[in-house]
Amino acid sequence: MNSKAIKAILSSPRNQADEIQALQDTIYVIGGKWKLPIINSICNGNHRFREIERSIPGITTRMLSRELKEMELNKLIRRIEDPDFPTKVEYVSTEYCKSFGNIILEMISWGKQHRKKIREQEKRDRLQA
Amino acid sequence: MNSKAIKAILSSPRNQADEIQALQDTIYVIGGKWKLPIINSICNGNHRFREIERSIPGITTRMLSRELKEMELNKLIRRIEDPDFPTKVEYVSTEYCKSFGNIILEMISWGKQHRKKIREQEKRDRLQA
DNA sequence: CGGTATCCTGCTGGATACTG
DNA sequence: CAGTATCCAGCAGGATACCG
Repeated sequence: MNSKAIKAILSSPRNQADEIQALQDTIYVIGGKWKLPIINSICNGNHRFREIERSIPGITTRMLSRELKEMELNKLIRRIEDPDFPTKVEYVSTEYCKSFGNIILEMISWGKQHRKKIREQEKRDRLQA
Repeated sequence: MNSKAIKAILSSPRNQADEIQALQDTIYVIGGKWKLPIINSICNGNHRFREIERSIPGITTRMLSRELKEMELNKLIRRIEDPDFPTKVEYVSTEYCKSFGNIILEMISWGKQHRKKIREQEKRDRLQA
């Protein structure tokens, strides 16, 4: 098989359709403003409800509560309640959840670059003015 | 500086706040159901409006039109109109847009793994039934 | 602390028809 | 082909108050 044939397979319509589908699936699972920040927060060592809440600017108790429930159903996190002390609850990420690690790291990296770019643009604008 | 100190800096609240912020920025820019699929489609060689439209299952002309406009404003893509033949338009991705490459690849990869996992789960369920 | 309950708004997105 | 125009629904998400 020559390189042209390999490229033809790699970029075949069927393959492209699969990739678009996979991309849309992922967007469906982690869509919205909060799921990735929540996962990131829990993986960063925040396990209590208020702790997670405080670590994510802008989120409300209502949204956090809803998202945690949905993510528990989807096996992305586990909710652990202390039987002796019902007001003590911990959220931990599952192995499955950790498979988002690369996506989150790439997005953090992109966001940092983006800020940098914006700042440099503002600097140029000030010098020009 | 010992490794403990390094770790303290790496996981300091300030640093965590920066990362959450970067993550939220990125989610803001590429949020919604369509922007990443559109970028992916264009980078995969689809440049004409109908071509992009056909390549993304579920998208409507209205959403594609809106998203393309917004992405052009944000310098993620460029719109090139043929002066001699106004019904011929091409969309191309900018260098900046390509910086989403890693995120998209990671998400495609995750989506494929996810499908596989779902299929295997269904298989187990059938065997058990 | 760890959440629910209400109420409300706006935006995302869908359906369909139409235009140059 | 490359879009606009209208109209509309639903739900993501926000504000606030309250509960055990």
